[in-house]
Amino acid sequence: MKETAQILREKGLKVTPQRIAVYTMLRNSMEHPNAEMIYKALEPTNPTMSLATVYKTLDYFKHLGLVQELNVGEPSSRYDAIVACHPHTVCSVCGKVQDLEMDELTELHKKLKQELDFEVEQEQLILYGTCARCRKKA
Amino acid sequence: MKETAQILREKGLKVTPQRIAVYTMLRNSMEHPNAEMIYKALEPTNPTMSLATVYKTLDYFKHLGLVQELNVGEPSSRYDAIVACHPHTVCSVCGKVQDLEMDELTELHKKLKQELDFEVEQEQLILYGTCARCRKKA
DNA sequence: CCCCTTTTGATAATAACTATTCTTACTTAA
DNA sequence: TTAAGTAAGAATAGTTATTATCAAAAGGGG
Repeated sequence: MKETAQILREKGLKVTPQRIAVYTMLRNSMEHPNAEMIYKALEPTNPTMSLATVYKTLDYFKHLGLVQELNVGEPSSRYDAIVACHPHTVCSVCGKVQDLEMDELTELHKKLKQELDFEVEQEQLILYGTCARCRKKA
Repeated sequence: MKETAQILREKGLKVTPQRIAVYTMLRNSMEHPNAEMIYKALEPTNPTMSLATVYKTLDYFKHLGLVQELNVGEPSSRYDAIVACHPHTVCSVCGKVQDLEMDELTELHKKLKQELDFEVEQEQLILYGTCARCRKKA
Protein backbone atom coordinates (compact mmCIF):
# COMPACT_ATOMS: atom_id res chain seq x y z
CA MET A 1 0.00 0.00 0.00
CA LYS A 2 1.21 3.47 -0.93
CA GLU A 3 2.52 5.51 1.93
CA THR A 4 -0.05 7.79 3.51
CA ALA A 5 2.26 10.81 3.71
CA GLN A 6 2.99 10.50 0.03
CA ILE A 7 -0.71 10.52 -0.87
CA LEU A 8 -1.38 13.59 1.25
CA ARG A 9 1.50 15.43 -0.39
CA GLU A 10 0.22 14.57 -3.86
CA LYS A 11 -3.11 16.13 -2.95
CA GLY A 12 -1.34 19.33 -1.96
CA LEU A 13 -1.98 18.87 1.73
CA LYS A 14 0.52 19.65 4.39
CA VAL A 15 1.57 16.46 6.06
CA THR A 16 0.80 16.43 9.77
CA PRO A 17 0.71 13.60 12.29
CA GLN A 18 -3.02 14.12 12.75
CA ARG A 19 -3.79 13.80 9.05
CA ILE A 20 -1.61 10.75 8.71
CA ALA A 21 -3.32 9.18 11.70
CA VAL A 22 -6.85 9.81 10.40
CA TYR A 23 -6.16 8.66 6.87
CA THR A 24 -4.18 5.59 7.89
CA MET A 25 -6.88 4.60 10.33
CA LEU A 26 -9.56 4.92 7.65
CA ARG A 27 -7.57 2.94 5.12
CA ASN A 28 -7.09 0.10 7.56
CA SER A 29 -10.64 0.08 8.83
CA MET A 30 -13.53 -1.90 7.44
CA GLU A 31 -16.14 -0.48 9.76
CA HIS A 32 -16.91 2.82 7.99
CA PRO A 33 -16.44 4.81 11.18
CA ASN A 34 -17.93 8.20 11.98
CA ALA A 35 -15.90 11.12 13.37
CA GLU A 36 -16.46 10.06 16.96
CA MET A 37 -15.31 6.50 16.28
CA ILE A 38 -12.17 7.75 14.56
CA TYR A 39 -11.48 10.09 17.45
CA LYS A 40 -11.85 7.31 20.01
CA ALA A 41 -9.75 4.92 17.98
CA LEU A 42 -6.89 7.42 17.75
CA GLU A 43 -7.07 8.58 21.35
CA PRO A 44 -4.53 6.04 22.70
CA THR A 45 -1.87 6.92 20.13
CA ASN A 46 -2.75 10.60 19.66
CA PRO A 47 -3.98 11.71 23.07
CA THR A 48 -3.75 15.43 22.32
CA MET A 49 -5.77 15.36 19.12
CA SER A 50 -9.03 17.29 19.21
CA LEU A 51 -12.36 16.08 17.87
CA ALA A 52 -12.63 19.32 15.89
CA THR A 53 -9.45 18.36 14.07
CA VAL A 54 -10.98 15.04 13.09
CA TYR A 55 -13.98 16.86 11.63
CA LYS A 56 -11.85 19.39 9.75
CA THR A 57 -9.53 16.71 8.47
CA LEU A 58 -12.40 14.60 7.17
CA ASP A 59 -13.83 17.64 5.46
CA TYR A 60 -10.54 18.34 3.67
CA PHE A 61 -10.22 14.71 2.66
CA LYS A 62 -13.75 14.66 1.33
CA HIS A 63 -13.27 17.71 -0.86
CA LEU A 64 -10.01 16.33 -2.21
CA GLY A 65 -11.59 12.99 -2.98
CA LEU A 66 -9.55 11.02 -0.47
CA VAL A 67 -12.60 9.73 1.35
CA GLN A 68 -16.32 9.53 0.75
CA GLU A 69 -19.00 10.47 3.22
CA LEU A 70 -21.86 8.05 3.76
CA ASN A 71 -25.32 8.92 5.03
CA VAL A 72 -26.79 5.70 6.26
CA GLY A 73 -29.71 7.16 8.13
CA GLU A 74 -27.85 7.67 11.38
CA PRO A 75 -27.47 11.09 12.90
CA SER A 76 -23.74 11.13 12.16
CA SER A 77 -21.95 10.63 8.85
CA ARG A 78 -19.70 7.69 8.21
CA TYR A 79 -16.52 7.72 6.16
CA ASP A 80 -14.96 5.33 3.68
CA ALA A 81 -11.42 5.52 2.28
CA ILE A 82 -12.54 3.59 -0.78
CA VAL A 83 -13.80 6.41 -2.95
CA ALA A 84 -14.80 4.41 -6.04
CA CYS A 85 -18.55 4.14 -6.31
CA HIS A 86 -19.74 0.97 -4.60
CA PRO A 87 -22.90 0.01 -2.74
CA HIS A 88 -23.15 -0.47 1.01
CA THR A 89 -25.31 -2.61 3.23
CA VAL A 90 -26.55 -1.44 6.62
CA CYS A 91 -27.75 -4.07 9.05
CA SER A 92 -30.69 -2.79 11.04
CA VAL A 93 -29.98 -5.27 13.84
CA CYS A 94 -26.27 -4.84 14.56
CA GLY A 95 -25.80 -1.55 12.73
CA LYS A 96 -22.80 -2.79 10.78
CA VAL A 97 -22.05 -1.01 7.51
CA GLN A 98 -20.36 -3.13 4.87
CA ASP A 99 -19.04 -2.75 1.35
CA LEU A 100 -20.68 -4.66 -1.42
CA GLU A 101 -19.02 -5.95 -4.54
CA MET A 102 -21.44 -5.46 -7.36
CA ASP A 103 -19.91 -4.91 -10.78
CA GLU A 104 -23.19 -5.52 -12.56
CA LEU A 105 -24.70 -2.54 -10.82
CA THR A 106 -21.79 -0.27 -11.62
CA GLU A 107 -22.10 -1.20 -15.26
CA LEU A 108 -25.79 -0.47 -15.30
CA HIS A 109 -25.24 2.87 -13.63
CA LYS A 110 -22.76 3.88 -16.28
CA LYS A 111 -25.24 3.09 -18.99
CA LEU A 112 -28.00 4.95 -17.21
CA LYS A 113 -25.91 8.05 -16.77
CA GLN A 114 -25.81 8.39 -20.52
CA GLU A 115 -29.54 7.96 -20.92
CA LEU A 116 -30.48 10.35 -18.13
CA ASP A 117 -30.92 14.07 -18.49
CA PHE A 118 -28.82 14.37 -15.39
CA GLU A 119 -25.07 14.44 -15.17
CA VAL A 120 -24.09 12.12 -12.37
CA GLU A 121 -21.02 13.04 -10.35
CA GLN A 122 -21.46 10.68 -7.48
CA GLU A 123 -23.91 8.09 -6.36
CA GLN A 124 -24.83 6.22 -3.24
CA LEU A 125 -26.67 2.96 -3.08
CA ILE A 126 -27.53 1.81 0.40
CA LEU A 127 -29.32 -1.42 1.17
CA TYR A 128 -31.00 -1.59 4.57
CA GLY A 129 -31.80 -4.97 6.02
CA THR A 130 -30.49 -7.81 8.12
CA CYS A 131 -26.99 -9.19 7.62
CA ALA A 132 -26.19 -12.90 7.37
CA ARG A 133 -24.82 -13.12 10.89
CA CYS A 134 -27.84 -11.49 12.53
CA ARG A 135 -30.22 -13.57 10.45
CA LYS A 136 -28.60 -16.78 11.71
CA LYS A 137 -28.86 -15.66 15.33
CA ALA A 138 -32.59 -15.00 15.10
CA MET B 1 -56.86 10.06 -4.80
CA LYS B 2 -57.95 8.27 -1.65
CA GLU B 3 -58.94 10.56 1.16
CA THR B 4 -56.16 11.33 3.61
CA ALA B 5 -58.30 10.83 6.73
CA GLN B 6 -59.30 7.39 5.50
CA ILE B 7 -55.68 6.34 5.02
CA LEU B 8 -54.71 7.50 8.50
CA ARG B 9 -57.61 5.60 10.03
CA GLU B 10 -56.63 2.44 8.20
CA LYS B 11 -53.16 2.71 9.71
CA GLY B 12 -54.71 2.90 13.17
CA LEU B 13 -53.83 6.55 13.69
CA LYS B 14 -56.13 9.04 15.31
CA VAL B 15 -57.21 11.55 12.74
CA THR B 16 -56.16 15.08 13.65
CA PRO B 17 -56.05 18.24 11.55
CA GLN B 18 -52.25 18.33 11.94
CA ARG B 19 -51.78 14.82 10.58
CA ILE B 20 -54.13 15.45 7.71
CA ALA B 21 -52.29 18.65 6.89
CA VAL B 22 -48.83 17.05 6.92
CA TYR B 23 -49.79 14.00 4.91
CA THR B 24 -51.85 15.91 2.36
CA MET B 25 -49.04 18.39 1.89
CA LEU B 26 -46.54 15.59 1.32
CA ARG B 27 -48.78 13.79 -1.12
CA ASN B 28 -49.23 16.95 -3.18
CA SER B 29 -45.60 17.99 -3.09
CA MET B 30 -42.89 17.06 -5.53
CA GLU B 31 -40.09 18.80 -3.68
CA HIS B 32 -39.28 16.16 -1.05
CA PRO B 33 -39.45 18.69 1.77
CA ASN B 34 -37.76 18.48 5.15
CA ALA B 35 -39.55 19.11 8.45
CA GLU B 36 -38.82 22.82 8.37
CA MET B 37 -40.17 23.19 4.82
CA ILE B 38 -43.36 21.34 5.75
CA TYR B 39 -43.76 23.51 8.83
CA LYS B 40 -43.36 26.72 6.81
CA ALA B 41 -45.69 25.52 4.09
CA LEU B 42 -48.42 24.76 6.58
CA GLU B 43 -47.98 27.90 8.67
CA PRO B 44 -50.52 30.01 6.74
CA THR B 45 -53.30 27.44 7.07
CA ASN B 46 -52.29 25.94 10.43
CA PRO B 47 -50.77 28.86 12.33
CA THR B 48 -50.87 27.14 15.72
CA MET B 49 -49.07 23.99 14.68
CA SER B 50 -45.74 23.37 16.35
CA LEU B 51 -42.56 22.25 14.63
CA ALA B 52 -42.29 19.46 17.20
CA THR B 53 -45.62 18.13 15.99
CA VAL B 54 -44.30 18.01 12.44
CA TYR B 55 -41.31 15.95 13.59
CA LYS B 56 -43.44 13.58 15.66
CA THR B 57 -45.98 13.18 12.89
CA LEU B 58 -43.29 12.37 10.34
CA ASP B 59 -41.84 9.81 12.71
CA TYR B 60 -45.20 8.07 13.10
CA PHE B 61 -45.75 8.12 9.35
CA LYS B 62 -42.31 6.66 8.73
CA HIS B 63 -42.81 3.76 11.10
CA LEU B 64 -46.22 3.01 9.62
CA GLY B 65 -44.84 3.09 6.10
CA LEU B 66 -46.80 6.15 5.00
CA VAL B 67 -43.68 8.09 4.07
CA GLN B 68 -40.03 7.39 3.50
CA GLU B 69 -37.16 9.39 4.90
CA LEU B 70 -34.37 10.42 2.54
CA ASN B 71 -30.79 11.21 3.50
CA VAL B 72 -29.41 13.23 0.66
CA GLY B 73 -26.30 14.50 2.38
CA GLU B 74 -27.94 17.57 3.87
CA PRO B 75 -28.05 18.12 7.60
CA SER B 76 -31.82 17.58 7.67
CA SER B 77 -33.85 14.62 6.40
CA ARG B 78 -36.27 14.91 3.54
CA TYR B 79 -39.56 13.08 3.20
CA ASP B 80 -41.38 11.42 0.33
CA ALA B 81 -44.99 10.21 0.34
CA ILE B 82 -44.15 7.74 -2.41
CA VAL B 83 -42.93 4.81 -0.36
CA ALA B 84 -42.24 2.37 -3.17
CA CYS B 85 -38.50 2.01 -3.69
CA HIS B 86 -37.32 4.44 -6.34
CA PRO B 87 -34.10 6.33 -6.96
CA HIS B 88 -33.60 10.07 -6.45
CA THR B 89 -31.42 12.69 -8.05
CA VAL B 90 -29.93 15.56 -6.06
CA CYS B 91 -28.69 18.57 -7.98
CA SER B 92 -25.59 19.97 -6.35
CA VAL B 93 -26.21 23.39 -7.90
CA CYS B 94 -29.86 24.15 -7.10
CA GLY B 95 -30.32 21.48 -4.42
CA LYS B 96 -33.47 20.10 -6.00
CA VAL B 97 -34.34 16.49 -5.14
CA GLN B 98 -36.28 14.63 -7.80
CA ASP B 99 -37.79 11.21 -8.31
CA LEU B 100 -36.39 9.01 -11.01
CA GLU B 101 -38.33 6.51 -13.05
CA MET B 102 -36.02 3.63 -13.65
CA ASP B 103 -37.64 0.24 -14.05
CA GLU B 104 -34.45 -1.35 -15.36
CA LEU B 105 -32.71 -0.55 -12.12
CA THR B 106 -35.54 -1.81 -9.97
CA GLU B 107 -35.49 -5.08 -11.88
CA LEU B 108 -31.76 -5.51 -11.42
CA HIS B 109 -32.07 -4.78 -7.74
CA LYS B 110 -34.68 -7.48 -7.32
CA LYS B 111 -32.37 -9.98 -8.92
CA LEU B 112 -29.44 -8.86 -6.82
CA LYS B 113 -31.37 -9.11 -3.58
CA GLN B 114 -31.81 -12.80 -4.20
CA GLU B 115 -28.12 -13.35 -4.80
CA LEU B 116 -27.00 -11.49 -1.72
CA ASP B 117 -26.44 -13.00 1.69
CA PHE B 118 -28.29 -10.02 3.07
CA GLU B 119 -32.01 -9.66 3.49
CA VAL B 120 -32.93 -6.30 1.99
CA GLU B 121 -35.80 -4.44 3.61
CA GLN B 122 -35.31 -1.04 2.10
CA GLU B 123 -32.91 0.66 -0.23
CA GLN B 124 -31.87 4.11 -1.25
CA LEU B 125 -30.17 5.06 -4.46
CA ILE B 126 -29.16 8.67 -4.68
CA LEU B 127 -27.48 10.21 -7.70
CA TYR B 128 -25.61 13.43 -7.04
CA GLY B 129 -24.87 15.72 -9.95
CA THR B 130 -26.16 18.61 -12.00
CA CYS B 131 -29.74 18.70 -13.25
CA ALA B 132 -30.73 19.56 -16.81
CA ARG B 133 -31.88 23.07 -15.92
CA CYS B 134 -28.69 24.01 -14.10
CA ARG B 135 -26.54 22.52 -16.82
CA LYS B 136 -28.23 24.71 -19.44
CA LYS B 137 -27.69 27.84 -17.35
CA ALA B 138 -23.97 27.22 -16.99
C1' DC C 1 -71.98 13.60 25.58
C1' DC C 2 -68.39 11.93 28.80
C1' DC C 3 -64.18 9.81 30.14
C1' DC C 4 -59.86 8.01 29.03
C1' DT C 5 -56.09 7.99 26.40
C1' DT C 6 -53.47 10.35 22.78
C1' DT C 7 -51.92 14.16 20.77
C1' DT C 8 -50.49 18.83 20.70
C1' DG C 9 -47.84 23.07 21.65
C1' DA C 10 -44.30 25.24 24.05
C1' DT C 11 -40.02 24.82 25.36
C1' DA C 12 -35.93 22.64 27.46
C1' DA C 13 -32.38 19.36 26.38
C1' DT C 14 -29.25 16.81 23.44
C1' DA C 15 -26.16 15.55 19.75
C1' DA C 16 -23.50 16.49 15.84
C1' DC C 17 -21.17 19.54 13.77
C1' DT C 18 -19.05 24.36 12.78
C1' DA C 19 -16.88 28.72 14.04
C1' DT C 20 -13.69 31.21 16.72
C1' DT C 21 -9.59 32.27 18.91
C1' DC C 22 -5.33 31.73 20.43
C1' DT C 23 -1.14 29.03 20.11
C1' DT C 24 2.12 26.19 17.63
C1' DA C 25 4.57 24.65 13.62
C1' DC C 26 6.35 24.73 9.11
C1' DT C 27 8.50 27.39 5.23
C1' DT C 28 10.49 30.84 2.61
C1' DA C 29 13.63 34.75 2.17
C1' DA C 30 16.89 37.82 3.66
C1' DT D 1 19.87 30.92 11.03
C1' DT D 2 16.45 33.51 12.05
C1' DA D 3 12.42 36.46 11.49
C1' DA D 4 7.85 36.71 9.31
C1' DG D 5 4.02 34.90 7.38
C1' DT D 6 0.83 31.39 6.58
C1' DA D 7 -1.38 27.19 7.77
C1' DA D 8 -2.86 23.83 11.22
C1' DG D 9 -4.13 22.35 15.82
C1' DA D 10 -6.41 22.46 20.52
C1' DA D 11 -9.86 24.07 23.30
C1' DT D 12 -14.14 25.60 23.50
C1' DA D 13 -18.21 28.46 22.39
C1' DG D 14 -21.97 28.58 19.18
C1' DT D 15 -25.39 26.68 15.91
C1' DT D 16 -28.72 23.65 14.02
C1' DA D 17 -31.54 19.61 13.67
C1' DT D 18 -33.85 16.72 16.36
C1' DT D 19 -35.76 14.61 20.66
C1' DA D 20 -37.72 14.77 25.37
C1' DT D 21 -40.78 16.67 28.73
C1' DC D 22 -45.09 18.04 30.44
C1' DA D 23 -49.33 20.50 31.06
C1' DA D 24 -53.37 21.49 28.33
C1' DA D 25 -56.50 20.24 24.64
C1' DA D 26 -58.78 17.09 21.67
C1' DG D 27 -60.34 12.50 19.39
C1' DG D 28 -63.41 8.69 19.69
C1' DG D 29 -65.48 4.48 21.69
C1' DG D 30 -69.00 3.64 24.86
